[in-house]
Amino acid sequence: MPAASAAPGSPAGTKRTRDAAAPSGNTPATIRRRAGRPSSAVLDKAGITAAALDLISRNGYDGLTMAGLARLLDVAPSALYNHVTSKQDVLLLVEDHLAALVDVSGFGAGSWEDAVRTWAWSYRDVFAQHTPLIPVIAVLPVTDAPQTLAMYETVSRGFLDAGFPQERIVSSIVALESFIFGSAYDVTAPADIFDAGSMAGSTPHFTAAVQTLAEQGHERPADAAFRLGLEALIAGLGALRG
Amino acid sequence: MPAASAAPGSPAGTKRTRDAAAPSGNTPATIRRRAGRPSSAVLDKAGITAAALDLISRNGYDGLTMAGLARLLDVAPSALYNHVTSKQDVLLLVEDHLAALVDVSGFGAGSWEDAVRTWAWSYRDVFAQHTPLIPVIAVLPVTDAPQTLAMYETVSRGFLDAGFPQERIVSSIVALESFIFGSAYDVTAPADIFDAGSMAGSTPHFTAAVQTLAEQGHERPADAAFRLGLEALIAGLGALRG
DNA sequence: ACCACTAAATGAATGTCATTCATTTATTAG
DNA sequence: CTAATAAATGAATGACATTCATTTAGTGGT
Repeated sequence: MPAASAAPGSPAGTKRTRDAAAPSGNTPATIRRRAGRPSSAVLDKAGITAAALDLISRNGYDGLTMAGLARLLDVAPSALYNHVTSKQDVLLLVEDHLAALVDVSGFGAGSWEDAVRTWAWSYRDVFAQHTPLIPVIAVLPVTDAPQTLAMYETVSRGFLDAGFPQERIVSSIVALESFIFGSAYDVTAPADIFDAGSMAGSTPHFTAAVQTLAEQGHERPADAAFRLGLEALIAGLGALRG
Repeated sequence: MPAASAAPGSPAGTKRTRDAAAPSGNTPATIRRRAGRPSSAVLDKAGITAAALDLISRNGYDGLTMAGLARLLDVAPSALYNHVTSKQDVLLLVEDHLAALVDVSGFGAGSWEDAVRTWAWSYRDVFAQHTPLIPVIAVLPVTDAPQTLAMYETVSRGFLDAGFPQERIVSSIVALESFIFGSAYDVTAPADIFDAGSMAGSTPHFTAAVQTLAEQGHERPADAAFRLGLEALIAGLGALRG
């Protein structure tokens, strides 16, 4: 790699020779470390994941920027790219971390029904706090997410033990998961999402139904819908066991 | 609004007096029209929606940029902001347009079960092509989306006529919708999403289940899961009618 | 001890966006 | 005829993610 041949896209005029070497100031990690060190690296995937979760918990997913991540880790933004290939990659790390928080302890313990209930509610609750990850999961090859894969293994095992025929296990899990992801969005919906406002006059049946729910519902609407759908799925899928 | 007091944040040096008035060239809409005209406006919500759909159909949601929209409409990007307040607003227009494509014709015609089946499959199919809108819908107050609201009205009416008690109608619809949105993502998932790759050894039950599905499944996996879950929901929810 | 190798960091671009703002213009209402 | 107004312009702005040439400091081999 000869330094001679100027890279195709590089600007001709301004040379990159460190003239003035930055007016001093102390840019991020100037104190803690002079430069890279093969072992005992400041940055690694675990640290990046932790920092990302920290940022998200503070300001939500809008607060998760590569620059913010770098600042929190006391490093230049470009340094992150030695450890992850893209921001999507960071999201993936976060997703896999969260998968480990989902409660699969019911499988192998009580009934299949109870195990699914525990799993589904906890799965929904975890991702309701992280809905921006849902589009990521939906397309994420499981190979890249070991914890997620581990969750699938436990759940699959539970379905098999409960008497599900092989060929229906994946479809059943996918159906439940689809419902769970969709329901995670509901949790974040504003309370007045179904308020028809000025259009209420032209939608009497819907408006009445919304009204009744608001008056009679004890649970949060999102919880009531989730319970209803989940019990239907458990009953319907469970009926197809061998 | 006196032009005297300089706006607080405006740059001091460079005045914005049209000196040179652009070297000529013909920028976008130079020919078709000199400038704004109260009526017979070039731009309106319908036109913006149509152009947005055009862009999306060409290059997907990555292709939908305010600049691209403006180019297609032969207008400066900033002109769009006279008609929509933000890009989110454009997405909303698109969403509501799509809601009108969902098939609700079954309600009022055949059985409740068949009506739900028709509605659910068509709803899923429409939004499978537009998954980036799902996060938008989830938070969108229905007031701002008349077509979407109209869909809810028809569906609510169908549930009521089928004997559903008032207080369970909205929850039932939300449960179905959650499942539909989650399932829309599945449709777009890569075929090898469940390929455990190098981790396959540590996840025998899951891997076997995936294998079996691949060998024995006739339908697309996403369709099999959707059918399974939808039938379970229809059976489970239908059982709760009065 | 030296030295070549390499992982890891820097900081200065780049390019893509959405969005804002002061102006200008053409139509329309009074 | 004139004042008001809706609608357009184009030039900034400010976030971003991402790339690249370069520098630095440990490490392993001799």
